[in-house]
Amino acid sequence: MNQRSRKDEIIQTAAILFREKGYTGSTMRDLAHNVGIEAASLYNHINSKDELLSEICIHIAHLFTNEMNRVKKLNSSSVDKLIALIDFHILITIDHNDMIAVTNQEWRHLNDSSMTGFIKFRDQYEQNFKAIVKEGIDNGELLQADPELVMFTVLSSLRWLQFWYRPDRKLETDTIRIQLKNMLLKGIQAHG
Amino acid sequence: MNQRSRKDEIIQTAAILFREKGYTGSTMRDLAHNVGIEAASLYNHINSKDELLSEICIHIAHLFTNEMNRVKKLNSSSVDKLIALIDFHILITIDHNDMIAVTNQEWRHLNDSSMTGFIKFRDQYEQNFKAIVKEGIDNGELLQADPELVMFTVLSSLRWLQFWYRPDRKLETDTIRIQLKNMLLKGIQAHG
DNA sequence: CGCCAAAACTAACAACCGTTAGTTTTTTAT
DNA sequence: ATAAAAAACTAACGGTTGTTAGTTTTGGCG
Repeated sequence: MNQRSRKDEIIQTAAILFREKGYTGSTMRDLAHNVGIEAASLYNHINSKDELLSEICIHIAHLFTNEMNRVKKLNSSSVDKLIALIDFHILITIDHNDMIAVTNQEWRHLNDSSMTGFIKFRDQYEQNFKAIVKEGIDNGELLQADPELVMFTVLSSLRWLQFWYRPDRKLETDTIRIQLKNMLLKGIQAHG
Repeated sequence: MNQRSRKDEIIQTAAILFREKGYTGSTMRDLAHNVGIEAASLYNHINSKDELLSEICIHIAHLFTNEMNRVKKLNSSSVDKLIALIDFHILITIDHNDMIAVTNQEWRHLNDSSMTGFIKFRDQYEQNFKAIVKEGIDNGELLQADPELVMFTVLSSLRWLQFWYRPDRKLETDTIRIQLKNMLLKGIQAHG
């Protein structure tokens, strides 16, 4: 077991624990027990409890940023760009279920320096998202509305997926995706 | 200052604190300091830290249950019932901003007995909500869709209001309500 | 086999937690 | 004004927290 994969195992276990009990409600002894070692042994692999939460949130932030940069460059309609983003939210909820939940619920417990970086990421993502919505409104693809309100509504609608998803529901994913996309777009797309 | 209003002040201060630092991240000493007394003095008014969270969540649960019971008896269309519920969510987000945020984010830290009661409340609310949606689908007011998915999407969309609302935005409330209702209904209402 | 680093262990520290006990101050009612 | 009740205080308890120091065990390589 090399150091990297052991560290990854600890972070993944931490994500499951943080999700269930919250960051401040989770203890290093509890985490160590779930990994199968003593609390002090964790520090052969990580530097602090802070670091665990940071790695989780920053990792997720990077995934979203990368996807946003890809979508921005896409040569397609605003609606198709939004669909791509919605699909990515669904995909990442399935592939990184616990980390997404932790990021959404526990990011405000990040230490100061990580918090600053995380908020910068998030603001940029939201700004890009709004820009796509605005572009769609301006060219008539989307109904007239406040871009920020549209963004918040769409992103919030996608957030409940983290509660819905369980591994045994992987097969229902396609049905959910189609219904969810329809619901969101029929609400914001012109001449729906 | 009689006992009731002092206790209410403590609970309200706790709501603000729990919202900012989370339930497990908040300390009784911190709470006491915000109230302006010593930690031990809190126990002249409350029985435990547990109780604070319970009172907040149960209070909010009661408000929603009461409104749901009122709406159920309404002699109006399914869409109008949904609009009434949406308006209530907006109203309560404004009037009980911190308590709503705490209930949404910290309910899973309730002790076992309060948790049981809270989940019962919530399940009942969701069941009633779904029934109204199903009724609307069956009588053609709403587009064909899975009632649970519709419910989750609507309720999640309303949740971001807790982040948007600040006292200085009270005047924008009407604009938000109209736009939000339009967005949600145009997405689920037939022949929108 | 023997070496060395990685990774586990035990033990403990200093700080902080919710809460209680016992006492003093403040408020209320007669 | 005074007695009773309410609400504040100081001090401390037993337990838990993240983390460190120092030691032992494990596993891969010559």
